[in-house]
Amino acid sequence: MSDNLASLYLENQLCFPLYAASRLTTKIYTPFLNELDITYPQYLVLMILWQHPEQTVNEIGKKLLLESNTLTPLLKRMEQKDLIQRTRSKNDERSVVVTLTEKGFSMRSQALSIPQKIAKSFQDESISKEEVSVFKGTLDKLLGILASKV
Amino acid sequence: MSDNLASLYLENQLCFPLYAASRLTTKIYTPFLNELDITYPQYLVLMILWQHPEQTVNEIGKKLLLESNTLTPLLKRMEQKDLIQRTRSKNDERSVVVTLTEKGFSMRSQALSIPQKIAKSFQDESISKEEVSVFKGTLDKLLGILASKV
DNA sequence: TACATTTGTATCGCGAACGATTTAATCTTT
DNA sequence: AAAGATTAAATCGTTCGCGATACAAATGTA
Repeated sequence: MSDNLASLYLENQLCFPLYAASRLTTKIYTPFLNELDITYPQYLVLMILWQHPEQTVNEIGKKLLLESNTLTPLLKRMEQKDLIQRTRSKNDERSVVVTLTEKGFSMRSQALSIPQKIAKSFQDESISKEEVSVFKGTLDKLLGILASKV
Repeated sequence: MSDNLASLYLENQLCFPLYAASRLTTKIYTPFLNELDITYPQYLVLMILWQHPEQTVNEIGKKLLLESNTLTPLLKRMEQKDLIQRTRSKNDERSVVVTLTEKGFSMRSQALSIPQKIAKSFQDESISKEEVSVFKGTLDKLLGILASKV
């Protein structure tokens, strides 16, 4: 009975800390990304493109788990900043191919220092590297489960 | 060198799965919350108030790690739906006290079944309860670290 | 008592997220 | 080849999240 009520306590939930941690980590990125004049989701798109510099909206969406109604305006903003180009595919005119511009590509060198800086923010004497590593393992597994259910 | 570039790969990052898992869990909540005609952040506010049915905007913000520029419009929407009341405190007229309405209070009984349903979505043969429990422990610890740094 | 500072909310503008719907292109089936 | 189904983007409307800013009430201080 009281167990039942306790299930509605914030501190007993898994989803709230996930939600809050996500917001706070984005917040930690913000000052570094501000220097590059990009947002966190825009940074994710750039990371995707730095690995494969030519991908369709669909492919980007599958990797980031985002749909076109989110990506299209996001990519348009990136195009306005001259980070990417958007062109209809000639093979299949339904698809839009996103490619990096010179500016978008060269931004990678400026971004190289970011992961280290972020890692420092996560560092703390109360948490070991092993614990973070195990955590990431479970998180990736969990994300896989969630992605398969949505 | 290649280590350096690899640090910018999506699959090596901790923040992306955190961000994606947060969005997907919210998505899993959505159909259940739609039945109650509330959103996930609104559900969080209700959970806070079910524990202590009278709290200031400030207190709610500290628990959810949200600021007034997010909470004020959110609470106003909840007021419009007759879930809560907002009144200026008499002790300190700068503060706004949020209280549950009858409707907001009675919604708890309908919400009681949600945590179980969500737990089922997280259940999977590839992940044990112990692993989830360890995961939540690290997540809470991590959230504490992040909250102290922001 | 004056004046400065802090605190608690609120307003504004922008960039996501996302459900629902639309449009156009391509594929399938007959 | 025409009709119908599927797919890829885009559009629209609502709700968050948050930086910057405003403002009044409360508090601290000379």
